[in-house]
Amino acid sequence: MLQNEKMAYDTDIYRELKKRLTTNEFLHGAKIRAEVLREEFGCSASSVREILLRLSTQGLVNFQEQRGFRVPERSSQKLIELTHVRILLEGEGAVLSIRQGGVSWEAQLAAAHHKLIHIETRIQVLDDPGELVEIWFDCEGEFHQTLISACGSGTLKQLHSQVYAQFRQQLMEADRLFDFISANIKQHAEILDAALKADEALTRKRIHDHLKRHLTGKTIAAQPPPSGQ
Amino acid sequence: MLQNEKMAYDTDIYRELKKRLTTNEFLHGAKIRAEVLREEFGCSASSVREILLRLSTQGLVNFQEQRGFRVPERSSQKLIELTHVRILLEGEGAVLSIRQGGVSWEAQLAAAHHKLIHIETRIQVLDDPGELVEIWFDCEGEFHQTLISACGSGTLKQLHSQVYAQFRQQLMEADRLFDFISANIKQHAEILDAALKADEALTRKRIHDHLKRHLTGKTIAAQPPPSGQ
DNA sequence: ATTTCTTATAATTTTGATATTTTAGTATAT
DNA sequence: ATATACTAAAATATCAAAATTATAAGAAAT
Repeated sequence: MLQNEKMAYDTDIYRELKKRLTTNEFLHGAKIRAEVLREEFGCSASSVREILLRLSTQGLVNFQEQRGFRVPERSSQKLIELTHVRILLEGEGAVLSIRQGGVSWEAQLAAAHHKLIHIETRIQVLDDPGELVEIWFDCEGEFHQTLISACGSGTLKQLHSQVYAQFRQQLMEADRLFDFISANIKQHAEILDAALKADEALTRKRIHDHLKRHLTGKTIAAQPPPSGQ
Repeated sequence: MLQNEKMAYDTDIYRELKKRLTTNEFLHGAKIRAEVLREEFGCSASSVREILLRLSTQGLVNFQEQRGFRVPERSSQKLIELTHVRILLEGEGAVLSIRQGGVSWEAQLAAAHHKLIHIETRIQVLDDPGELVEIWFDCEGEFHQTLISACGSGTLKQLHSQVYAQFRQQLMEADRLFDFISANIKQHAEILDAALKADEALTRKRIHDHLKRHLTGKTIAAQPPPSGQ
């Protein structure tokens, strides 16, 4: 049950479901049982349907007429495509932010990066990253979002956010296990560095370098046994 | 009324509404009266709501909680942003198609272009372009879609299609009046030419040149009187 | 005149129920 | 055995109406 205090409005449920979908709390490819969600959120079937349809146009849920909703399958092809588009949008957004952001943006980016390395170094020490993962995901997302936040194009930001959500959803468990964290720390720092130096080409390159490990198709672990029905 | 033969299914209504929204059959900024649509399509209020919510996540409809749906306002800023992203996505998609498309793609592109110039030259002669406009829009869309169709990334194609729909929606009446048609004919031919020559940089440049008139903020006519309530 | 409060009306959201379609299980025939 | 046809159950889609919330119009107060 949700319903901490007041109500689980439409929009709240939407956010909650989106969060679950982008943090791999559902099994990839699994059928989404509307009835279960209806019960859990204490709302009607129509509301659940409404929300799932919205998520489907965002690419976070697969919808097939007359046969319901499913969590998208994990696919190396899809991750490569998403990575490619991310590099494109994020590179462009970062360059525009460099040109237009000014000191205020630089400060915000530095702040986001500070939070990020704080959590990253903290995680690195732990045996079981456990709950910090959620926070790390949020900080990582905030850093990349801030990177393009001063680009002046709401359209670009909106598209990036959509792609980033799908990208997250495609990320495998393996990516949670942090062999790569130390590499990440360095890469994030290098992006920040290039951005603050206002070196546009270098910023683009470092965003690319940061993400390119997802372009190989080898980051995807072996497929798990078919789930759902 | 719809309902030619069988039924106006959910998906059909979605397509129909999307079409209307992208061909400026609604007034920009106007309130969308769900009750009117419900009656016209002969379906329930929930179905209309469902569809409008889906369209809102695609950026073709504005949704505000508890206060319904509106057709997005026309804004030069928005058109500039959409144009910018279109250049980005379409340029990338075209280059990838050049690399991977092969003869089959070249043939498709040539075919799409042939249809396009056919309708364009036909329109140029007429005083009142009238109904041909619809067809022209479709052909224009098909040409640009074909341009990126062999890029190998469903994600990129899907994003482009989303952006293209919003772009269309933002286009002003003026753009229907075809002072620019002859310029368009030339530009489309030049894009085709560069693509068939497999000149990646030139293709990018010509896509940019084709769209850059929308980057000035001057293609937008003066705002019409406020409509809706 | 302007603001605030009240009320009536209209619009939006959510619901519970019904109709339709798919799925899965069983039996029958090839 | 494999395929086809039938049936019951479950899932999905659609609806009409109830509940909630916003909007507009008029009355009272500053």
